[in-house]
This record gives sequence, C-alpha cells and structure tokens, in this order.
Amino acid sequence: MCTVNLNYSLTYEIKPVSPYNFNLSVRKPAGWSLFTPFEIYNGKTLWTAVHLESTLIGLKLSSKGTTNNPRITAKIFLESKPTEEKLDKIKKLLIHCIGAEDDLREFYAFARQDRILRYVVDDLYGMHSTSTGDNVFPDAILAILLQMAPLKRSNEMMDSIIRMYGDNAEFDRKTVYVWPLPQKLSSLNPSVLARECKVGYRAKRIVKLAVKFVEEGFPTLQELEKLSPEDSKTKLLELPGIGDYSADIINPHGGFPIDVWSAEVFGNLFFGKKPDNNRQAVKEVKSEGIRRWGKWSWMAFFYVVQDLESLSRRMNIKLRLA
DNA sequence: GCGTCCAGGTCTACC
DNA sequence: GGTAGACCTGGACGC
Repeated sequence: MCTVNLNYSLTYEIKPVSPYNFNLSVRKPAGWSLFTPFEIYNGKTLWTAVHLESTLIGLKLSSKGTTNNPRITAKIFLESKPTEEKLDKIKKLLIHCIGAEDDLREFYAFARQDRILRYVVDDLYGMHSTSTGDNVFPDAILAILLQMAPLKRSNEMMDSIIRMYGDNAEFDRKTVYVWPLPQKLSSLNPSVLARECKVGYRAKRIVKLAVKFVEEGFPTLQELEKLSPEDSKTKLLELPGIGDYSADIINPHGGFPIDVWSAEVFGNLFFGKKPDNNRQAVKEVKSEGIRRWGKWSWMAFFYVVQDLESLSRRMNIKLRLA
C-alpha cells in the first residue's frame, strides 16, 4: 500500500451529450462502481480516483444539471501541476471514461421497438456505459476474479487485492483506494498472493497477466477501440486467464458476456423459462442475444442487468438478481 | 459439527 | 479440433 497526497487541484465543467443521468451513470443500480469499489458517493457527488496517463488522479464529480440538460463540475487532484499537454489528455480521457460523449438516441430508437428493451430504457433513461480508465489491467483482474466464484466472494477477493497492493489516494479530506498497477503485482510470488488475498488458483493467472503487461506492454482501451471489434477481442484473448467471457467484459467495443448466471437470466427472457442446465445453455443464449440485438448487444446486456428487479415485475418473470 | 457439492471460466492434456 | 478434468475457497445444504 502506497499513500499519495494529491494537493494540486483544478476545476472545470463537463457538458455530457443529453440525455445523461449522472446518478445512474456514475453509480450503476446493480452496484457497479465507476473506477474503484472504494469510491465515495453521497447521491450528488462522487469522490473517486484512478490512474490516467500513468498518473494517479483524485476526482470530485458533482452534478449541476438535469438528465436533459446535464452539466458536471469536475475537480481533479494531482500530486503536482501537470503540463498543459498532459492536462488536456487527462481531461479528454475523463470525458471519455464517464461516457459523456456517447449519444444514446440511436440505441433508444432501436430499444423502443424491442419487447424487452423498451422497459429498461424507460426505467434507466439517461444511463451511460462507462469505462474504468485507459488501462486494460484493472478490467482484466476483475474478469479473472469473477471466474468460478459467487459475486460476494469475487468482491471480497477484489477488495483484498486493492487494499493490499493498490495505491491510496488522499485528496479533499477523503481517502480512496485504487487498483494496483501491473508493476506492483508482476514481481509477486503467486503463492503469496493466493494466501494473502485468498484468490486461490487465480493468483497464478493474475501474476502472469501482470508480467505480460510489464514485459510486453498492451494496447490501451482507446487503442483497442480503434481496432475492429473482432481484432480487439482477438488481442484480448492473448492475455493469460482471459477467455471468451472475460474478453467480452473488457472489450471496449462491447460484447455479450454470457456466463452461468446471465444464461439463466437471458434464457428466461428469451425463451420464457429457466434453462435446464445454465452452463450448457451459455452458447445458445449468447448466440440468441447477438442475433436479436446485433451491434446493440452490449448496451442491451448492460441495461438489462441493471434493471432486473423492475424487469421481473414488468414482464412477470422471476429473474435471479445479481 | 462434518462431508459434499458447486459457483458470473479458463487452461491443458488427452484423444 | 473437440472435450473431460483440474483448479482455490467458502457458503449452502443434508445428515
């Protein structure tokens, strides 16, 4: 654990593309955080921290507008004054990460014609998909920790790794733990990581992943976006511990990441009944989702999993909550 | 209490 | 190329 005091700050305003619901976008209804599970949110303001451009940044984001006329005040905190060029890059990355540039209108037009999606876009109007920074590494660790474990246990493993090996950003009288950089994990003995963070066999995969990032490097999320969706996924599949499901979670082009749990949820929605065997149903459910929703598969997946409780009521189907 | 099963997948050794 | 089986850990469940 390394504590970093971020004493230099500056404030500016972000005007997201409307509609943009701040609350739904920075703290998803299913509990997904923006950058780190340790960020602090009081309903109007989010204090969080992230590495952008290899620099630790503290953030205080406050909503000043409405869903149809959104405005966000962003106060960023750094160790020292950055160059104008670096500051410009950080500002652009932040806008990109919070999904402020994304226009939802085309997806909404598509969704309102769909018997399932028309409910979720109504419930979650203005919710934007966000990304966890410019580095793939935190997403890849998260994907590995989600494998073969109930969500509660995945969260425990994640908290443990961040607390033990992440940075500790101190700013605005707040403390936020941040995902570790690959350099911090690449030199670890996997058996030590497994014992200290109780991640079991995943420790070998995480250390191997970190070593690959340090020794060979890996494209940023923004660089992967410039590739075709297929090429981006192929690149992600080169990472140790990352298979089809995990690559779909990470891919900035969006995939349709169906696992054992979501196979049950989407199987229920598509076919009106719970699959006999969730694990065996993964392939069938995934291809049905892609067939129905095509290029909007990720947005459809994202909206549905954030809205299961309401969707269960509206469609009169018992959906297993996350 | 104690034993067994299995979970938001992936990798590898077989065939 | 396809496919069992192994893999950490801890909670749920049956006895």
